[in-house]
Amino acid sequence: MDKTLAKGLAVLEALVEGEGSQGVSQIARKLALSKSNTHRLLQTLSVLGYVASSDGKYRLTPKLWVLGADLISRLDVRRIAMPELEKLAEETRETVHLSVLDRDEVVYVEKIDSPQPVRAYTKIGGRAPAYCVATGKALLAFQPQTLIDRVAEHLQAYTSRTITHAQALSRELAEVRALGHAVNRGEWRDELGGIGAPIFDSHGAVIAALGISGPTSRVNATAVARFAPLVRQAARNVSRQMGATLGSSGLPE
Amino acid sequence: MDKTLAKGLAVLEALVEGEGSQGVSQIARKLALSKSNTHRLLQTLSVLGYVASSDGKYRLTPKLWVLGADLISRLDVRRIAMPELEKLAEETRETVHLSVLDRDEVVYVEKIDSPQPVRAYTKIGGRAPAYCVATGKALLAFQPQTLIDRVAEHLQAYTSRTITHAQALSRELAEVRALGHAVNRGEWRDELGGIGAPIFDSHGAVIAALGISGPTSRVNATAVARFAPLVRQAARNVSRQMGATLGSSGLPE
DNA sequence: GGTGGGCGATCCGCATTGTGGGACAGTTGC
DNA sequence: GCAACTGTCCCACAATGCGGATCGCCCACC
Repeated sequence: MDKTLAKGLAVLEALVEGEGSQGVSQIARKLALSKSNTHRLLQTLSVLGYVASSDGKYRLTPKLWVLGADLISRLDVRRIAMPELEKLAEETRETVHLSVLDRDEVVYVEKIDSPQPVRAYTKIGGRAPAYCVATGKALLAFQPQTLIDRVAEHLQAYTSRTITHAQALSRELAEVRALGHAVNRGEWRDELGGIGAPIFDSHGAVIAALGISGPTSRVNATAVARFAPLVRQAARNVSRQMGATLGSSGLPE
Repeated sequence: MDKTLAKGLAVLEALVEGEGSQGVSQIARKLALSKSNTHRLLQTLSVLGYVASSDGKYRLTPKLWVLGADLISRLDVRRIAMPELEKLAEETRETVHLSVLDRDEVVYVEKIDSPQPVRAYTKIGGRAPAYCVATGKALLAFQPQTLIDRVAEHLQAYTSRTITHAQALSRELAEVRALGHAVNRGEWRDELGGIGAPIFDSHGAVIAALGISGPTSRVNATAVARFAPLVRQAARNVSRQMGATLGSSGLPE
């Protein structure tokens, strides 16, 4: 299982974690590798353009980030969803997210911050357990049962409202499928709630979810009643447009 | 020089390039690797969580992107510069960028699009030759002479106005240092101009540049005279704040 | 000014590691 | 029913990556 590759990627990850530039010994210690091994890995990464060195310290070049940015920009959803996210942000004045599923977690791919002083705080690239947040539940609800079962085996309570029983999760997801949207009432962070809806590609597979988040004080029953249709509509609009973009790759350069 | 690592990263890059999921043989052919070798690399990447497979096809997980996003978010400049970029965008009503240098190219790390219908089109993560664009020249001007010399050896003309002589570049960079800002007059794309200024960290090293871009029709001599001080001021503000943030890592989660 | 311990860089013999050909089952297209 | 693909798996061979040892350097300690 290609240990060299694993070690090399571990070095990259170590460089991402530790900010700024780091020395060979420092990285070697963190990863429990020999100094010479680490040195060679860094040299290779340097040749490949992933890291740069100056006076013995090594730091990441933007290459890794460019690679990731490229990956996401090819993810058509993001480009297509943007206008809808903006509209939703304007309508609701809450923080708006676009999320995708990675194993059993949601990853926030895009967001627009609420203009209000008290707001949900997340960062792009951030993660959360899928079964605890609105967009996550919207995504989970349409996954194969095997994945749902796997998730249901490790339900951990983050707050008093977190779903911790497999049956409860199953019921909740059924409701999501019935309603077309998911709601989170302080299940991940005590004071944070949200509404999410799934986005489908032209084949009918779920590829992402969008939603709003805000303090539970504002995202209450009345807000859910008012905003849920807007969230569903935004997701539907994106889904519809996903089907219509076959080959259009955007503006040049 | 750790060929396995190089091959593994090549596989990742190949997966980024080719959109959607790809097969083993397909990747093997593209990289001129044996099928079994490619297969093992993909398996390793799968174990490490970088790729996921379904019915024999392989695709990237968001992990790579998350890594890159993490990297950039730790780049304090971005967070600190954001408010200044917004202010600049409002003042000039042109597209605003934040760029960093990667070897001899600028990489756009952040941008705010101009509200005007005719506007500079770039994307986050996009690249341009440093010596052809405003933020690039602002960055180059403060690099070690050895790097400048290396860049000056490969001056390629993209438009009729591109700087193609090492001496001319040297003069231009001297002017950038003297004025505190750089100007691009259709040197990269014929109809695109810009103004850029360097951002320094607390040690006085250049770490990024910010600037505005727009159609040459709008970014003319008058506009340069009016906007250059604003761009310089924005960059100065960011530089000043860079020194003031030692250890403040932002809000929790 | 000496000295010890830290650093990064480099070398080289050893064996662990990754290699590619081949075999296999499954699918697609003629 | 054949042929040409695919992805997956196995295994003997040797190329590849490994780590201990060594060197030169810089900084702290006294």
